[in-house]
Amino acid sequence: MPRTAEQFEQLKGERRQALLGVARRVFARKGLAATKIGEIATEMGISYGLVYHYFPHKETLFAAAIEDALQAWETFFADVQRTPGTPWERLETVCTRMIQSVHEAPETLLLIVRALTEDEAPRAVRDALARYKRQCHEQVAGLIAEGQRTGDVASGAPMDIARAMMALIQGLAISRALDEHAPPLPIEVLLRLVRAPPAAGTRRRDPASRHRLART
Amino acid sequence: MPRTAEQFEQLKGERRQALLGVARRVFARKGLAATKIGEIATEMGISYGLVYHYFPHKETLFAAAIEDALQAWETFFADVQRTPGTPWERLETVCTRMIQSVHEAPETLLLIVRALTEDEAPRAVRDALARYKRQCHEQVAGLIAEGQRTGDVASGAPMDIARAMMALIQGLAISRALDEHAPPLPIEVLLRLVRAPPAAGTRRRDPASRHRLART
Amino acid sequence: MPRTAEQFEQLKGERRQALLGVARRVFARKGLAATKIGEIATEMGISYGLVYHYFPHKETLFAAAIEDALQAWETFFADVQRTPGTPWERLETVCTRMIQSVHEAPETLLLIVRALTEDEAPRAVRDALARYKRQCHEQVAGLIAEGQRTGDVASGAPMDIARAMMALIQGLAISRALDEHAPPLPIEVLLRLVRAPPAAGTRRRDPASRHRLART
Amino acid sequence: MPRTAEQFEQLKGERRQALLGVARRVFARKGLAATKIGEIATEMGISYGLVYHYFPHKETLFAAAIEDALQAWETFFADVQRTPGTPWERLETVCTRMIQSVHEAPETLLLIVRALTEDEAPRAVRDALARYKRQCHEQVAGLIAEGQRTGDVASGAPMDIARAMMALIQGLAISRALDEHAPPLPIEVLLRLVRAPPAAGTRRRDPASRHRLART
DNA sequence: TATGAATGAGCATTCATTCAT
DNA sequence: CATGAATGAATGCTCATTCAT
Repeated sequence: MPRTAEQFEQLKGERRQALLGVARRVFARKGLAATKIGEIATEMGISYGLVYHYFPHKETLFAAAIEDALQAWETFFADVQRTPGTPWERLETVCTRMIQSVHEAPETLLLIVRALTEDEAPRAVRDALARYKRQCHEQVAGLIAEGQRTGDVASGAPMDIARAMMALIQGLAISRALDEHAPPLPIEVLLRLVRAPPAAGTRRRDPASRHRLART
Repeated sequence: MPRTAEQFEQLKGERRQALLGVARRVFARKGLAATKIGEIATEMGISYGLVYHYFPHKETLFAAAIEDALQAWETFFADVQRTPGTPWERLETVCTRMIQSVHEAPETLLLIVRALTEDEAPRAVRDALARYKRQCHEQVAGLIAEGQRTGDVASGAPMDIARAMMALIQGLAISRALDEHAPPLPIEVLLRLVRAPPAAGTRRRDPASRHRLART
Repeated sequence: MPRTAEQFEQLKGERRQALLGVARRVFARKGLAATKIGEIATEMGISYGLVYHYFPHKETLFAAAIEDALQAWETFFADVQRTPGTPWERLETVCTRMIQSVHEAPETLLLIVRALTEDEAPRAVRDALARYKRQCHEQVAGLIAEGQRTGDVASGAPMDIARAMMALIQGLAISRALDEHAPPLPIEVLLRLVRAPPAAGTRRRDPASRHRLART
Repeated sequence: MPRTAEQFEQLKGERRQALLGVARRVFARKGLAATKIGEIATEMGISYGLVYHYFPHKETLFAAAIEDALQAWETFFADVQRTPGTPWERLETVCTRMIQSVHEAPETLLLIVRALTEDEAPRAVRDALARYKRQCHEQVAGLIAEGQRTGDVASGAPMDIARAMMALIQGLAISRALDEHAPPLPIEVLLRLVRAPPAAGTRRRDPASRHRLART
């Protein structure tokens, strides 16, 4: 009965995913040490014993939830990579979507912050986080550098600006996670970190319409 | 022997302060739940039993460490309040000192982040944090509003800009706390969140303060 | 379909026996408390749930495995009982077969040792073990007493000698179970516990059976 | 206050020893897996938590109890080594004391048997046991070989005879541990494993040492 | 004060057992 | 019959807290 077996497998996979989702939320809210497996189980509507059918240890579940959250961001950046448009347009997209993401699912970033500040994270998690961080910064810094070439982005070390943006986003995620009534930050504020000041004596038109340069 | 008693009192006060400092560091590094009283004691060079002479519970110590950390920020803002100068100058000072603070003592802000994200913080801590947050935002927003009136600060809801600045600072504190080799963020990057774009044909009061993005 | 039902019954019986065999081995190796039902199931090639079709509890399976092992020894002694020959010949046979048994299937005796040393064995097991022990000792003591009457066995309380023999055999089973390279003990060594010293100036009936200690 | 510190240390050492004694008894009775730390604590009259002040894990305590038990036997054999007298006399001493030991403190040997049959013993325990076993066998085999040279011990591979003796002793320990009313085995029965048969027309050095099968 | 032995609530984890499929 | 998901009692272990010295 391959069908049944398949279905079982699929069901198991779905359960696992659902568990990861719940775990992400709970771990984000309370952190690794303060989260009791029973809480996740209860929130999931299963017995605590069953959690161990899917993940052998609390740490494993934590790590898996992290990987899951990081995956979301890696996917996000891969998307950005493929997005067409001028550097400035793409920066706008990145900012818009990051702010949107922070507003709609702050627990994902909060969980990442938890993982970052976890003093005893296992190596695998540590490595994944380092990779994530590098990727974020390099992607954004890359866009910034391009934007500087087209004159849309203010001067300054691209990496510094990228760091600032990511720090801002992480900080926002924390605020948002703590206050569900917090309104989303206007994208314009975030964009100020990158927007080039208008060149003296020049009337800026729609900056988006400038210099549509291909990207390397 | 009033002298001896006094000395005792003073010694106790000093010890208490030292303990708070150690606790701040350890709690910042590991969080409330993951910190063992014994670790703080060891780092302090005393027995774990002695910690209970100064603070009756772990939570009490945590709360005290938080208060201590918040105090530093409240003092900081009170200073700013009293600082003379144009709004822009004061904003510059604020930014400079915040970035300096993040660079030199990131654990203070990290501890505050820990406290903010602590799901089961006691009411006292919660209130203190809310007060701190409100104060930060209001102070900075106030400066921004003033700056907008003088034309030095870009338009936009002052509170949004203040939120962004504080989020950025908190995010930086996290990064810095995790990486002791991270260089300080150039103040200019932070100032971009507030700096008004040059109005065509307008003289700015402090043109010299611009274009300080230098960092190797 | 009586045929099918019969076959089912037979299949079930065979499975049950096979399960007992596996259980005997696993329980002998790890003991009751340390054995997981899943291990037996895995070693048997079935799912752990299926074990419960044959035995309702782990303890039941353990008890059944013990009974099975004891049965083997009771059969052995019943055989001895029926074996013709002089007492001495039968003693030789007993020793030979016990040593052979220990060498070839030490897990049977090891399981019995496990059962003996099980602090919380159920009454049924306890009784069966007591019966087994009594039977062993009485059978061997009986043979020894007969042998003493024919002058082939050294003097001494038959029960003491029987105890010593059985202790030696159990001890050997332990060694053997732990070391699959251990050679079998020369029967002659075991026989020394019973062999009568040569009476001065007397011809023994079976001098050939002596002095067979050779093993390099 | 060096005195106090010393006393503390000593007290701690004594407690540790007492705990080892209790652990030896309980582990011998129930085995590693079936023993609950709480049982040992209760039998010791302390809380289960306190056990962990002396030994970090159940396995560690088990291992320490084993080492302790093995130590006793190593001391025993070291004694034998230094004992003066003919090989035969020393063999008699060994047998007497082993039987006495089995009778008075069977739990020591039973614990060793538990350790031997423990499937998942840590390496340290495994090594200690192997050392113990080798030492036992070599010591006894050495005495036997000497005895054979003086003509007091029957011929045969000394190692086989030693194995038989140790197996017998271990088997006895099990019986004795299970039945506190079991009488000690007459030493003469054990000695039969080694005693040389009287050579026709020869005077033995120590005729008096024979025929001591009496048991009260 | 200062120490660390002592206690026990609390939580992670295991695993026998049940039962829907 | 077979499977393995599901449950929860049981137990190892941790650590905040107390307290005798």
